Amino acid sequence: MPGPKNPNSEDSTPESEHQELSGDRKIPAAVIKRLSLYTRALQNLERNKVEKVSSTELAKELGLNSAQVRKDLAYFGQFGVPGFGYPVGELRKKLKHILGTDRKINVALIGVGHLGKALLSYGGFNRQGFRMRWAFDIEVRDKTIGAEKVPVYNISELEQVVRRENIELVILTVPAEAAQGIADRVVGAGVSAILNFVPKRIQTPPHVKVHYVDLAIEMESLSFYLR
Amino acid sequence: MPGPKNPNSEDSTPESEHQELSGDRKIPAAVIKRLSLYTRALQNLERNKVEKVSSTELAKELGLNSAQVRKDLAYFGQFGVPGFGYPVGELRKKLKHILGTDRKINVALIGVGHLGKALLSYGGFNRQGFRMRWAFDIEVRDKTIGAEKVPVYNISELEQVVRRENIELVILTVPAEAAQGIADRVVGAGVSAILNFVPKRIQTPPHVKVHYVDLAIEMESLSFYLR
DNA sequence: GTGACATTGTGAAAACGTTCACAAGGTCCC
DNA sequence: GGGACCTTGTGAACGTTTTCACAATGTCAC
Ligand SMILES: NC(=O)c1ccc[n+]([C@@H]2O[C@H](COP(=O)([O-])OP(=O)(O)OC[C@H]3O[C@@H](n4cnc5c(N)ncnc54)[C@H](O)[C@@H]3O)[C@@H](O)[C@H]2O)c1
Ligand SMILES: NC(=O)c1ccc[n+]([C@@H]2O[C@H](COP(=O)([O-])OP(=O)(O)OC[C@H]3O[C@@H](n4cnc5c(N)ncnc54)[C@H](O)[C@@H]3O)[C@@H](O)[C@H]2O)c1
Repeated sequence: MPGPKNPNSEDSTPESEHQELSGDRKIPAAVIKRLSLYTRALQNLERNKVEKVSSTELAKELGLNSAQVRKDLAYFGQFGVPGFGYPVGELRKKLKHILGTDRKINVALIGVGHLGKALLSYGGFNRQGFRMRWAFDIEVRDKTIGAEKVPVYNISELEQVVRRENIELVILTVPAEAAQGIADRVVGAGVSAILNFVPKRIQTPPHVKVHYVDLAIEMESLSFYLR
Repeated sequence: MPGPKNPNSEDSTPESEHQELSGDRKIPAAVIKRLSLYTRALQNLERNKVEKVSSTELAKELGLNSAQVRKDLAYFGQFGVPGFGYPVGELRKKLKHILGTDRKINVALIGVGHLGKALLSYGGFNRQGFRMRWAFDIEVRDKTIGAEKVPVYNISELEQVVRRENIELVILTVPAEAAQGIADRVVGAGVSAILNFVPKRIQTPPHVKVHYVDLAIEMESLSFYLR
């Protein structure tokens, strides 16, 4: 048989009780973040025409322990081949499917200030499974932003556009005072994932997932280690 | 005696064995990050003329457990007063001292692109204990950036300026290919703290602390939770 | 084919971080 | 000044995450 055995063609184990994507027992949040890290590393390998990779190699590249890499992947199935490693392209595809970035997710950014403009001008997200094509501000200074000409809507149109365009994820880059109010509105319009750059904790219902990017905290905690 | 007892005026306990800042046993990184969170919450309270706060109140504001707040603070000494809580202004000052943000830390940003410009234009850092007044790029398109007119130097001047201006912390916003090379250079010039926005792990000697801000990973891991 | 080799997947152990629960100790009203 | 009340600081319990270590399993060269 040529090439490594594809661990998922046919069924290998009698009872295929791997919980796939549905039925997942609780996956630690840290595992999910590393999944995303693995995906990126695999993408780089693929670009360099590397076809297999071992947990040890992946771990080294990312500064992790190889057992951790194996354990993380084992949450989702048996992707590796003993004595061989992991097939790069295949694993990448599977991880993207698990993360849900093999489909396009519609993203809106709210608060087109300094930071908001920088994020809108960044092509990276659109390449990576996101469609970041809507921006909102309380004051529309430019009709569109960046080379991709993302239109800027008045914040009064928020709910309407979010519903119409099926926006699932929102990036918040508004002033601190506005954050909670905007969060309430987007959640009301059906959004259940928020990436919050505002240095203020927002209250949301349990089904809404909020990730914080807090630059001040990163800086200050670095300061601590300067002796 | 009017006002709450200041737990640090004179010595209260027979043996003042609190390890203060020096002699610190290992403090978990997560504790340091929360310290920074506490500082910000205390600043807000102070602005509103609140003079005392309990661990329960702080915890609620930040979405934490009150025992955790107390335990975090207890790493650094006895700041609270039983039956009263913590004196806001005083605790804020002490935490800033512990974090090292009660002095100004010189910060340089390298890679004046979309993201770099946004960060340079953000006044927040300069208000918070940092002096972010140096920028570097391989190609100097503007002499200065933002309202604060941060000068942009050619990257060839990196080592010279870092040494001369005693720059201690560097923010990296260059393309992925350039990150390791630049990291090597700034470390060689004496920098020991790096905030890396580049989605690529960099290798540094053990005394150098690197924090990563990885926006793609935040987005992708949010995607996972969209069912 | 066969056997030496490589690497996985995973229980068990270790390390780490969070929460509980309560004695100790200050507050502050009467 | 006294006593009811609050809130701290912290051991111990608990839960989570990481690392170790190795049997199981597939590879690959001959
Ligand atoms: N710029 C940075 O580098 C940086 C760094 C760390 C944190 N942040 C945080 O990110 C947020 C934005 O920062 P910034 O520097 O881009 O600020 P900014 O003032 O440049 O941008 C804020 C934008 O939000 C808009 N806005 C205000 N109220 C609004 C509302 N109710 N609805 C919609 N839009 C509204 C404003 O018109 C403005 O365009 C702030 O909370 C800031 O603390 C920024
Ligand atoms: N813009 C974003 O929103 C965003 C989001 C996530 C990650 N990032 C990451 O941040 C980094 C910067 O992103 P960007 O969008 O600002 O890119 P950009 O291309 O706009 O900016 C990069 C800047 O670095 C400069 N540069 C290139 N090589 C250099 C060198 N050797 N020394 C000094 N300067 C050099 C370039 O001249 C340019 O000005 C990238 O690694 C990107 O992946 C950016």
